[in-house]
Amino acid sequence: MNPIATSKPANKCSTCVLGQFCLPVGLSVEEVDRIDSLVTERVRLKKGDALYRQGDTLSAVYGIKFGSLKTEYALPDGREQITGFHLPGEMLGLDGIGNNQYQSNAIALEDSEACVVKFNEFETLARQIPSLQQQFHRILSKELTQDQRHLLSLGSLRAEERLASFLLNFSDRLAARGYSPSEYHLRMSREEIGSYLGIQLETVSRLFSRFSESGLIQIKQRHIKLIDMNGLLELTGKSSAIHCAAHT
Amino acid sequence: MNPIATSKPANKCSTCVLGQFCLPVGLSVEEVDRIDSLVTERVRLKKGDALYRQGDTLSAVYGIKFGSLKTEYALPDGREQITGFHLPGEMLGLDGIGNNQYQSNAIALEDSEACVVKFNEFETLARQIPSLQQQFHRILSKELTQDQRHLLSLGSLRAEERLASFLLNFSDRLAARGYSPSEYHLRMSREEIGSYLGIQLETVSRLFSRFSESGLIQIKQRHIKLIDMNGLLELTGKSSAIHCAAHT
DNA sequence: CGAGCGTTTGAAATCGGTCAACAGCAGTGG
DNA sequence: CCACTGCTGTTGACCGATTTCAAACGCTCG
Repeated sequence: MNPIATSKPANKCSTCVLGQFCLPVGLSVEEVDRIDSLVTERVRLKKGDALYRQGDTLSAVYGIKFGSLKTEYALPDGREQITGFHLPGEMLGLDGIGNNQYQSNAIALEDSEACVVKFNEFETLARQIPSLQQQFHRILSKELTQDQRHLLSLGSLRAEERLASFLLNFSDRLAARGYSPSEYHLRMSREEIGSYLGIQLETVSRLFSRFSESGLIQIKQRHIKLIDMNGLLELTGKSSAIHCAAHT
Repeated sequence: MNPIATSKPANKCSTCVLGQFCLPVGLSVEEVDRIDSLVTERVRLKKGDALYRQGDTLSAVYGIKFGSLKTEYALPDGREQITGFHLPGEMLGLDGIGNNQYQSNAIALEDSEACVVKFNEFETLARQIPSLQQQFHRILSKELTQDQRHLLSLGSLRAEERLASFLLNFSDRLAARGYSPSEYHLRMSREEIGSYLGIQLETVSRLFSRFSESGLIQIKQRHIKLIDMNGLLELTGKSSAIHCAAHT
């Protein structure tokens, strides 16, 4: 299935509730109008559709309007690593800027929509609007930080710690978007979670069962409720920070 | 030990052989001059010195002039993950742009020097010189791609595959800088390699011994010679790509 | 209602981790 | 010049977390 391009004059950045997560952070009304005129096109994706694929020539980067996507990085021998799950307001396609080709596949986990940001035009606008330029740099940098945290998880944490911090990370990001931090729907399969965390799907399943028995979570299919968020936090190695904070 | 700031009017970007890896890519003579006037300060580091530390306020990003550094990301419980080893021409400190604080420690693996790029002034210049802006975006994006490859390694490869691709990655990067791709000095300990690859130092040591017995490498202390680069490549999962390429 | 996928659970196998001893080399100071 | 000390690296033996293989279960959707 190929993505379907749509052009709705409605649905502008200026009225988008996701502006706070996306490019328009810190812009004046007049500046946001200029972004509006840049981002005229949107792409609708059905579950399983690719927003872009490894090797495609980059012409645009994307902002997620609604829905969720995964990005995955494939090895020629067929193995692949899911490098991220992405929520509304996040930017996609940034890894393609380096050599004008997307380095990963971006696949919709559910019906989704993305705003198309023509990259050439965007760069031009970013030179004219300092706070847009700065916001873009911040976005790229935060992406790096996110990846580094992910590296820490894969390199230094045990399976149960990885899963716990995964659940809490999702909780934070959903909360920031106004959803419940303690109860949400996982849009990805156990296998996809496992790929993201560098463990097998069976291990993910076993850990969910274990967490559930320990009273940390309730899980039914892909619907999850975090019961004891402090308990989960203690598993992640971040607990000592909280502990310190509580004592100061 | 704290880094020592130096200010040498010599040693300009315009004459730096690393320009091809660094910011000045694709700039005119006149444009490089403007970078020269921006990058007036350099920092000398002795082995073990920190260029910056997690939590320091960001005022500059850095270009490595000579030497090598590691970046590491720490958990409050003391565990830490080395997220990268960095060679001359590469930029450091980019992860601090997101919220104006460096997210990692950057530590010199040997006596090194870094060029200081005041970030505010740099952003201003980048708005005025399109190809500088574009080069900076490319650098950030390639950093993302590098991290994604690292994630693939930690998430999907077995220990021996990780080490093999680590050795080949270094080989490539050294070759690009004019050094021998098949023989080089490892500036980091077995423990640091292990941290980077998400395995224990004993495993690194055993694998070096195994590779050596198999005739893939020769290693004495930290001096390594890659004997059978194809053999190493076959371990990484990338072999099939080469194979395909050879048949087309 | 049946097919097919996703998920759970069990049992066996294994890769890599942990613990421990030792070797090698570098720097220090007598 | 040679102990002495300490750090880094190597190697062995054992252990255990996670993987692998296998079977059964239960949604979901045609």
